[in-house]
Amino acid sequence: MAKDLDPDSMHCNCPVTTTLEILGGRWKPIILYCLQDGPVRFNALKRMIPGITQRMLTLSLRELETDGLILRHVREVVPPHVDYAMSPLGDSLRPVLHAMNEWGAYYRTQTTPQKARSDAA
Amino acid sequence: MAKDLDPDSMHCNCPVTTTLEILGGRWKPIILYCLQDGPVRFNALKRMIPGITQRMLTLSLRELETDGLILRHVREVVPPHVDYAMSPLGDSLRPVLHAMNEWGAYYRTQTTPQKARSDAA
DNA sequence: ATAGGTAGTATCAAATTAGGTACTGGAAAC
DNA sequence: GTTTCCAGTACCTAATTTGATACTACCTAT
Repeated sequence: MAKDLDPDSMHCNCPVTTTLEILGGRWKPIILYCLQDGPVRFNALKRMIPGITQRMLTLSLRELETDGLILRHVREVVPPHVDYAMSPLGDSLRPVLHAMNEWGAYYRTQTTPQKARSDAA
Repeated sequence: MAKDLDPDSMHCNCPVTTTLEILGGRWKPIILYCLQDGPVRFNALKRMIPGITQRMLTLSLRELETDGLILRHVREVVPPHVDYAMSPLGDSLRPVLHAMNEWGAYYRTQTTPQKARSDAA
């Protein structure tokens, strides 16, 4: 997803694009999904999301944190514990995630079970 | 945006991801936005979206069409007219786009006017 | 006769995003 | 004393997405 678009090229300056920039990417939605029910630690997330590499998890968490959607809390024990939790701003995203979830589910019912586009590709 | 993810790698099989695959990309949201108030022709879209190339417009429209969100109608006149309109399925996306629009606007009010992340990058 | 509008394609290059593998350092468990 | 867990970082490559430019073919207006 393109960050830092040239404002001049964005004639509509559409807030939808802002949302997409923040939610976009391969891993962010599932991370947010995993944090919905309370704080989760780094390696716990890694186990909850098979297929993600440490690198991608770190990068995605950093971006979510920079965008203010999640909070990172380091407990200075040994070994260090770091847990990630939804921020209030992240919480405000819930209705959006919910709408997207509903629509995605609906969309699947409306397309042929054999996944039309994947087959075409 | 990654199409055709390996289902095995998607443990949550999250509908949000489906929505993101379909809405994602640089130009799709703005195209949908432009079609909200009725059919628009190819070159009219091009003029409404400064910065888009013909190629990207064509590709984006093709994908939106393949995903069933828009309808392509060729009028066999000379020169040929092609207009693009929201399909019923595309219409069903409106609440989602609306939620994303609201949140994107809200998000902008919650972050420093100087665009924290762009500056950090 | 030349230029401009219609809706695109084709080809190549650049930018962005994602993934793979190896590595860190300290503590605890075996 | 070697391995494992913790939360990462560094480095390099692969895949995907986007962009620039040039081209098509037909018709109309000047």
